[in-house]
Amino acid sequence: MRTLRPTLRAVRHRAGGKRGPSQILSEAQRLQLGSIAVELRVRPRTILYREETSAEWAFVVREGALKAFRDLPSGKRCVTAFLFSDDICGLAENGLYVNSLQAITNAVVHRIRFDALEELLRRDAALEFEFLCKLAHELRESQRQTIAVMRRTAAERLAWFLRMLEQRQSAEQGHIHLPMRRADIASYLGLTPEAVTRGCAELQRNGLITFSGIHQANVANRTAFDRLASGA
Amino acid sequence: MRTLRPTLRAVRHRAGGKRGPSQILSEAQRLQLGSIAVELRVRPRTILYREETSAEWAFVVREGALKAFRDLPSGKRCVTAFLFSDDICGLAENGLYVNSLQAITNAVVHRIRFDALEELLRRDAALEFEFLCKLAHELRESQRQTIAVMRRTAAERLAWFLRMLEQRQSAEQGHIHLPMRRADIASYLGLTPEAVTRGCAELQRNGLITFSGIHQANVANRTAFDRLASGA
DNA sequence: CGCTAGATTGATAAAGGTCAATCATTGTGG
DNA sequence: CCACAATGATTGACCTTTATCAATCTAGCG
Repeated sequence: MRTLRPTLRAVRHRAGGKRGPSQILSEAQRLQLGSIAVELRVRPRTILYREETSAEWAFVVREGALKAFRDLPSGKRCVTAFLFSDDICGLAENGLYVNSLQAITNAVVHRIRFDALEELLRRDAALEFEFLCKLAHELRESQRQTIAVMRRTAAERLAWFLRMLEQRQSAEQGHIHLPMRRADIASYLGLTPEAVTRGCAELQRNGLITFSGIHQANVANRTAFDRLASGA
Repeated sequence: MRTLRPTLRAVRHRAGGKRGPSQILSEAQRLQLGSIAVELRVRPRTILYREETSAEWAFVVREGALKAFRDLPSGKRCVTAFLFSDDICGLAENGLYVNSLQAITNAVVHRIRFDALEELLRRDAALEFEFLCKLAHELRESQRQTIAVMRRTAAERLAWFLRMLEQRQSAEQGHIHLPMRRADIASYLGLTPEAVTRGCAELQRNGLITFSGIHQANVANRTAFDRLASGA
């Protein structure tokens, strides 16, 4: 059996070091986590878990893109997060998952039993502290999503979203890959798919972004793009 | 010097016990936290800390209501959270607070140095685990705020907001106290103060809520109110 | 008793939602 | 290899809702 080494990435709450996100686990911690993890390879559309079902596992993403979503009483489906490498998911409440997790692309994840994880964390305060940091990071990101959704225009929300994707992707600056469908972007930003389409068209019309196909965006005017994304 | 006993409240991620939020610290843990805490009494409008300033302290609310907000580049002010008893705040990134904290009413808070807190948590994995639970709780709440802000109508968002307030207040069911101004509610829900006023008027017109003064709402039709608040 | 911050009300316009039709892409089976 | 089905993206017309702006009202307070 291969040795697994899950990794977590977050911006630290303390000053010093890099300002951006960085790997927060030591090699020893990764091996320790790996020892209670199982690797899964999943195809697009695979559901890893469903909301309101018994929460047995946490997941650490190693490769690929996934979405966490919730089905609202109104029947609408709301995407609460997109997940990429070094992200964690499996948030639970009263023993039940609070959202569903579905693969968007081919993905590799590490699956970890909650009881084993809890036991490990309670034994190892240093490792636990890193999880605390990762959760704090997630909380800040969630607040930023809230703020983004409050923005007036679709173009502003889209610019913010595209920049978030760009920052998460280690690819060359200016090239942004969008693995998800328009409808997913829409329900992440509190828009309709039509509004996403029109917003993308507007960004292109104004020369901030060019699209090469549905799943590829390129920053054309960095200054204007950043200004719009920041909400200035 | 008085003995301080900060408390934290959260919904547990594991099944069993109460389904709603409960006190998550043991008596011993409260005393331990209290030993590194200082009690502050503040008047309305007092700023506890400002965003982008050096983050030295975390705060645990003991009494009163506060708001956490962020000033956006656009000049708008966005309320990211309202805080009540047993809530924690002071989220930092790169050593800087990510938002500002201001008292709405007279309030009592416990102030805890971050370095002392971190040291304590790294020594006591069990206490640290409770903080992990509290952060997970905050993350779920933040996701729910995002979803609420995505709702179409102002009345829906308001109903959700009022029910959240009701659930946090231990007062008799059906009586909801709103300590904050209309503008604060608006910027928490992604609306304008005018829309809040009109939304409140609509809730009253439709018989879901009655208002006795600006700061007091009463549930008049529980069924319809809950249905709207849930977004059905 | 007026002052002031906040709340309310009204008129208008901007923006996205909604609905329906069309286009594009992918995958399937003959 | 092509016809066809199915899903998703796009476009257009229209409508709902809130943002915006301005004026007015109200309550608390010196």
